[in-house]
Amino acid sequence: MHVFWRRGYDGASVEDLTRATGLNRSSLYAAWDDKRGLFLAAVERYARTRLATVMATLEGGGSLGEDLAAFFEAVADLSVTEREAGGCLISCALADAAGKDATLRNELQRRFVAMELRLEARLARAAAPGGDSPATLAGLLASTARGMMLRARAGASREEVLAIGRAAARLVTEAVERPSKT
Amino acid sequence: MHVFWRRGYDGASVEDLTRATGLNRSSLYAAWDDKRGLFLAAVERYARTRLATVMATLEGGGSLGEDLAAFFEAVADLSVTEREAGGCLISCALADAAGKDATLRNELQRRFVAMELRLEARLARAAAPGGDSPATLAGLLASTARGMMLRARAGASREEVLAIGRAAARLVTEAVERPSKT
DNA sequence: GTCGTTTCGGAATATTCGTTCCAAATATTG
DNA sequence: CAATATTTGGAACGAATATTCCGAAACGAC
Repeated sequence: MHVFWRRGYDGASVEDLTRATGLNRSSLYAAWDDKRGLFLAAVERYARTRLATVMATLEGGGSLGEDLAAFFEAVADLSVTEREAGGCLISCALADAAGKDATLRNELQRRFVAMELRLEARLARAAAPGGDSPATLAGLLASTARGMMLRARAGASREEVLAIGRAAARLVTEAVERPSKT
Repeated sequence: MHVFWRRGYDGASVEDLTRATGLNRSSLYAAWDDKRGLFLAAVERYARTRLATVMATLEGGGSLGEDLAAFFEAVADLSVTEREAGGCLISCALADAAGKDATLRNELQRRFVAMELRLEARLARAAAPGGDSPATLAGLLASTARGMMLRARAGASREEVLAIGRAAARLVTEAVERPSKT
């Protein structure tokens, strides 16, 4: 997983992957069919480990504002781990690889939608009627989180990224709790 | 430019590039030194043409809310041109390529900072004291725009992306005009 | 210990890529 | 027209890639 994370899909050679997994070439091709299969497995593990801790913040039991603040703090943390490449395995490596392969593009969409649905569900629990729909606000939160990941990849520090996240959490919370427009 | 846009940095073969530019291999290597030089030239042209129209919306002469709405409308438009790959040459192709090369990583940072400074300048013209700093809000707007680009790459329609942008424009405008916290 | 099965390491293959080179074609200049 | 410079198309090169293959080593069961 870390090899793909650091170097991206194309950048990770099978040579690197055998060294990192401990498995040798033959076993690797036996376990997954090809490099793409291994990559998808890495994405799955990334989602189950790293992203799960991010998403878990949404069920933190606090108010919407508290949960969103915790969410973006987790995003900021994740954005600066694996510093050498920076960013998110999905928003960077998978988003890149999506350009060449329909399977990977579908995977990217699946992962994006999954996150947005989680956010939407959390928002729906707190939404007052009127204002933007939970779906739109969930898309906004998810887009912001992904933009933060990209920004970290371009060299922003945890603090800079975190400031953005805190602002997003506050603005969206206010929008939900006191919608201003029809 | 379009070849890199559609296929990304690695995905674009020199073969494709000669066909697209009309120039042949030799002339191409004479004009720029190598593939990376040509790519940087493509990024420059992309910034001077496509991004310039996006950034110009910020000097539209309207209120902050109107200008930001126009800004995100331009972002949404850009996110769905070159449909085959989708997204933004900088947020997708350059952000990807940044993983392998320090020069490209610096270029990504330069481009990101440039956009944020433009946004910050526009916000500063309208900011009431208190609340989040124009720099942070500019980072938020830029991150959102980049997230929208990524989302379009994963298959979202212009309308879905636009809804996110409209929400972001409204929320930030309200935050600037009537800051709620200290 | 010996056989059968599974793992291992690395050589071999075929393809693709960026880049260089060269000779023919074309344009430019006197 | 002749001489020289520039551009062109494509072959050639070297490095890197994903994938396949095969003999050897390791291991477990009896």
